[in-house]
Amino acid sequence: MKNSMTCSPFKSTEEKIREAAKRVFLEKGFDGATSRDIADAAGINIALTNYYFRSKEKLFMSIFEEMFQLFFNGIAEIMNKPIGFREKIAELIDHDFELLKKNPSLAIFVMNEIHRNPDRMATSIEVLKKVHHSQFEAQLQQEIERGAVRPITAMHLMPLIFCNIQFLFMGKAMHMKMWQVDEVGFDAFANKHKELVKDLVLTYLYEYEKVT
Amino acid sequence: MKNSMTCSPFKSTEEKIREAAKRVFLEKGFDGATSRDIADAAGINIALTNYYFRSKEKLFMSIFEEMFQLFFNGIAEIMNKPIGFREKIAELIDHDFELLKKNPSLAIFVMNEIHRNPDRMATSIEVLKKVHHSQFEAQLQQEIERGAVRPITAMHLMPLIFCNIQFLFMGKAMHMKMWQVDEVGFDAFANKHKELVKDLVLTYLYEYEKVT
DNA sequence: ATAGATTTTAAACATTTGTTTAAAAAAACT
DNA sequence: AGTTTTTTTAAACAAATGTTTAAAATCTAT
Repeated sequence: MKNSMTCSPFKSTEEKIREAAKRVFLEKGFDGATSRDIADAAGINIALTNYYFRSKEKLFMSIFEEMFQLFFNGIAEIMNKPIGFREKIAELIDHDFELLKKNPSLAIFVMNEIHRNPDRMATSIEVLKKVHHSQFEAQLQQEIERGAVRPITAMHLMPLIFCNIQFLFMGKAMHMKMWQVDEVGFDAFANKHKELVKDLVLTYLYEYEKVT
Repeated sequence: MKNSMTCSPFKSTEEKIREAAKRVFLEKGFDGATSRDIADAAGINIALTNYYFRSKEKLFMSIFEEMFQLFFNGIAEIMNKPIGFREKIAELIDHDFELLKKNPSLAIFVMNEIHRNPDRMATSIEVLKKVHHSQFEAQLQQEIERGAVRPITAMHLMPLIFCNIQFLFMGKAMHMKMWQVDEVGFDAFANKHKELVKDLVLTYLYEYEKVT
């Protein structure tokens, strides 16, 4: 139970397993990944996965919860930042984009595992509530009341902000096939699309027929 | 090799297997579904799945291709309809919504299986090209040239149209948990959100500062 | 250095997996 | 009727799966 949170090049066995499991689970999902896949990716004996994590399910939940936090924690933090609403939305989109650029399978992984077994969210509700009860909703209400932003609920606005970016990476393979572009072509498209989405959302929110 | 396309209440064994496989694969994915799951769901002996479809992989591909067609064929048809561009976009959104309302797991299923194994798309490229080479792109270009629609490529516009609806159903479980609503509450939200998305896309496209 | 605890290993375990076999049942045909 | 073909069944198959065991290796402390 030592050396569990360092960044030294000498990783503990537990860390090696976690990192391998992260890679394998993200790529293949819970059902598609085997204990031996993970042991091989970590370069360790199979028995060690159960020695450190008791079972495949426990190891998976450990990874899933980390990914779920990664998915929502950054969002919750930005939502509570003391910055303007317009800038906040732009930053949320930029952040989501960078996060998924670094972890292209994150969105489809989280969505799929939740879809297959919604109970897996049970242990991670707090971070969802953190998003729900952030400054974001109150700030939106203020913007609406002063007539700057078109009337809309946070429940409707949040999906508009995130779905475009997440769909971009979930549908990456399909996009490349459909438009016959390679990795480089997709990256160029993705960057342009991100800016387009920012423009789309902000234009829709801020430029509307004010009825006073 | 008879009775393969009737709607009679007496289904052939092959049909029973297909329908069961459709349900099980959509619910659990390829990796999560077992041959015995499908046989049980169909109420038939295990050996029959291989008697009619040779292997689990072949049975899966048969179902996957059908779902992939279902996913894109309706879209391609609407894109080639001789109607106005504005109405076309509205109809595309309505159609996607109704399709996913009937098959809530369709979007996550197709996206996930493609993500896990992009080669599965290989046999279904034609329908992708059908979408690509539809009337939609030319019509968009006309609208842009006459100054009615903001300059944008079809490659950027199509995701805007579909991602919102598809994300809605892919994230259904998460939405219900986050906003503490039940099935009924979600349906009400979904209906409102669909109209919002139509308004969002059409407003963005048609109401902009024309520079002549 | 030695004893004790911890970590790692190879091997085995019982299930489950996709698939096949060979016989039985049903259907189709003469 | 009887014969042949098609469909269905129960049983078995090898391979793969998650997990455990018991011994070996390594580390920790006296």
